[in-house]
Amino acid sequence: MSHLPTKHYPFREFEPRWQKQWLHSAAFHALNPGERGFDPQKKKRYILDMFPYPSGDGLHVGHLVGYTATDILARYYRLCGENVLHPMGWDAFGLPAEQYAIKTGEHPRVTTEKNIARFRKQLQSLGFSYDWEREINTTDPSYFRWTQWIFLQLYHAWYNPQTEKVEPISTYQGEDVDSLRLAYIAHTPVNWCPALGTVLANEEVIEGKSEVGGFAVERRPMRQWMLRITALAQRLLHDLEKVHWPESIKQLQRHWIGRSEGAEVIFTLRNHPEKTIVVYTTRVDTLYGATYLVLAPEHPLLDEIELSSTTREALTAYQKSCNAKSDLERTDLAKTKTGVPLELQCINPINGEALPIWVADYVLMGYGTGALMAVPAHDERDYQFAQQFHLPIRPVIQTALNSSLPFSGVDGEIINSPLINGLTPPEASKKIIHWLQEHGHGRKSIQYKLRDWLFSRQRYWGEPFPILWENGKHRSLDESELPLEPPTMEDFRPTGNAEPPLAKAKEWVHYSEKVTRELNTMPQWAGSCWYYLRYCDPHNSSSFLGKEVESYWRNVDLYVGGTEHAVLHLLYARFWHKALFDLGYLTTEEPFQRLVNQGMILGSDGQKMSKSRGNVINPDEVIQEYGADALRMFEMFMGPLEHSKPWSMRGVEGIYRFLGRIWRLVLVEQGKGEFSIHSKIVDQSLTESQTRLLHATIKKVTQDIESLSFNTAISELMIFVNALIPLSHCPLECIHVLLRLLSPFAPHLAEELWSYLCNAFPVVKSLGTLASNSSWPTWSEDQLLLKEVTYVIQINGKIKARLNLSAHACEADVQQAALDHPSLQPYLTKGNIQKMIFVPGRLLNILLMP
RNA sequence: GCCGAUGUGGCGAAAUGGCAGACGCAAGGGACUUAAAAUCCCUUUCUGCGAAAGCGGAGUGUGGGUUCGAGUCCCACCAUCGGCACCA
Repeated sequence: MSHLPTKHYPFREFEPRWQKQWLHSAAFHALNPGERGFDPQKKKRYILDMFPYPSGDGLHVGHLVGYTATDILARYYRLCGENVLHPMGWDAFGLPAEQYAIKTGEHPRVTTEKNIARFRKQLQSLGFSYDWEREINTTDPSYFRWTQWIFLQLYHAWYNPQTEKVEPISTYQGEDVDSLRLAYIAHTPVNWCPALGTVLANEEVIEGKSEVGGFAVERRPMRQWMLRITALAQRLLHDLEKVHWPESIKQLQRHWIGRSEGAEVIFTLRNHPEKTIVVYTTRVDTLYGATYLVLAPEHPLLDEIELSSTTREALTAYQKSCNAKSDLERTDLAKTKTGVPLELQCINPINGEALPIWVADYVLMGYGTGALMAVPAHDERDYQFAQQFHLPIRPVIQTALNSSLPFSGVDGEIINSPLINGLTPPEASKKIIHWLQEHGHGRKSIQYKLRDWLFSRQRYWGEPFPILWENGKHRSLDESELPLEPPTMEDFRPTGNAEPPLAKAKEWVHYSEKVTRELNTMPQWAGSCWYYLRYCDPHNSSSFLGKEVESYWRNVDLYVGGTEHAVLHLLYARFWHKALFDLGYLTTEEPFQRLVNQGMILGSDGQKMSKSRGNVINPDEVIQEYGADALRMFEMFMGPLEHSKPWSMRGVEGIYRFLGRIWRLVLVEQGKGEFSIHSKIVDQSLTESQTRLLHATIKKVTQDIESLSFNTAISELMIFVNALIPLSHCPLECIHVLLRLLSPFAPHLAEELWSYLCNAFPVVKSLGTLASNSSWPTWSEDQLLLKEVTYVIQINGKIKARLNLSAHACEADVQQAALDHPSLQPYLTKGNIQKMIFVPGRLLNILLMP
């Protein structure tokens, strides 16, 4: 398959040479305020890639789509004279490294270092213009010191519902401080994955299986660290309005946050008026239609109430069977509903009716109040359940079309409901809520699907919590004791039970005689929640981010990465950012102003690239055969950035040929491997049409880069080059403009050819000794004006002729020219002209009536 | 089921409501060469008439609509991909 094509240009020699030069001269270092040479007049621009997890497989061609796009932008804005922050780093804690380490026995620190070295080398071999002085690594103590520090800020903070802000815990006046912290301990059922030996966040469980490895996940109650992300649910939802993100991603986050407006209704037990059941409903207008209540199997009331021994037995058995079910089984929609009756009744406050109480696992403890009023006539699930257990179904909404039950819409009229008969459902809801509030039977309520973030893992390869335990109580480690490094351990495998592996480091565990350390570690997301902040000030040892630096770089202008992080990383990072904002450490409310998702690169078979399919493309091999410039440029030429598109090695070859044509346009070979400037390149003025083409090219390429339409920018460069090649005398200006336009896409080739031009033409040298450090060419609209334009002449909307007319021709001129045109006469004599539609510079449409 | 994205030649794709298919790949033909590679030139949506230059018709997932004019705007539907899914 693989053949070595004839070398069109000596990229194997010059690409590494320029990479070395850029690296050693720190050519792309962005200056911070206070640094020598910092120019406050320059516009700042922060262009960020989602940093990679340095896996053992090395870089993937899919990574490069986003990285190349941001590199083009970074290089472009630098040429435009902006101060561009374009950093790279490593998201190196996490499960895969640890799983690999367990498999091979090699310590994760060693494999991580190896993988990072490989990734760094690969990225450098693509000529990306990262500021390597800002490289960060989430597993570096000088980095995770501040991850732990931020955790402590959350631990020492609470959400004040009065001010609607995150505040230091010291502003809280009440007793139970620990129950309010943003980082808190909870004993709740969690997603336990026996195969991985750890718990997982809801977001890391896909269809009942672990996202990493695809292992079965079960529910079990455990003591865990949680982050109170739900406190900020409303702001996380609302502030999506403020960012320039793809609508689909915003929509995903909105769904994930899942705000719903409704009411809580209080039902009292019939024979125990002191006991109540609070239900949450979004359809309080159907309150008269409630025919029974349902509690989640985990509902706390179930442990408090007295039941007959047979009912208690049935309940216990049912609870057990629910517990044993995996999440997958429990959320399987196809299955028939299950439940047990409690032989208890409660009173509907609106009409005093006694309703039976059931327990069923279609009610989730984690949402709302863990209890619902069932209105089978107007809810799909309640209807199913009622049918199955022969419970009464009472319609309370009359629809115009007499729709069949269950009817869950809101177009209709309330019936069978004394207080609200004749109202529309929305009107009825308002009235009922008012009534409930007035009589103390309930209130308006807003619920979110979003749950608090399960933040601890029973693994070794993560940030240890800066938390100590004494007599069953937790307290924080002093900030001066950070970083808290994990112990050096030979055996870091999961213990096989719920105890974290750090428990095996007996010495490390004991902080003092009576005080032990927290044994859990943070999840992989911790480090990536704030890395974009650290890039701004990566070497600061007294703060996670200096004030002056923060007020300069502020937040990310453009963030490019895959859709897979839509609800995990992107939501978590926004949460931390907002908390840090409230606590006064940041001056922006959102971390990422603009977000773009690059599409996937599929195998040449159109399938997702995977080892098992054998359609994976290794970028190293592509670079070896065609060079970095060809690889970069092909990935951009394939199609729109956001689209998924299949790989084509022939396509790379096409780009490679194009770059070769540019090489031969500028240089001729004098003997083997010796090149000199082509004699046809002359410093002469441009013809009118050349000027127009030059300016049109500059305009199109500039605008396409700014709108991230790299594929059409490259097409335009091709059109330009195709026009230059046949010229017997090629004006120098065309060439030096071409190279500058090319330099963000194919930086090595542009740099190499630029150096030849510099030696031969002082004019070029005066523009900059490096293409990457010259300036972006500008265009003038005046130069784009045509003397003559082609008018399309249509008759009844069909094109019948094309006329070349002066650009100054007015409507009457064009009409006259069309009516006089000989080839149109046969048509014109066939009917009367009704109307003529004129589009200046473009077309004339003559409407004829026969 | 709900939400979102996409649908244009053999393929990747391009088109502020105004010449559909730019640019590239693949394919075919030619030049150069002893030959090949590389390079350069030409053809290439489908289709009817024509020896040819040329002349005509259809065409952007399907069906409607708005408009002088629709790939582009509106409505309905179909297909593919991605996400969510007993959230009361």
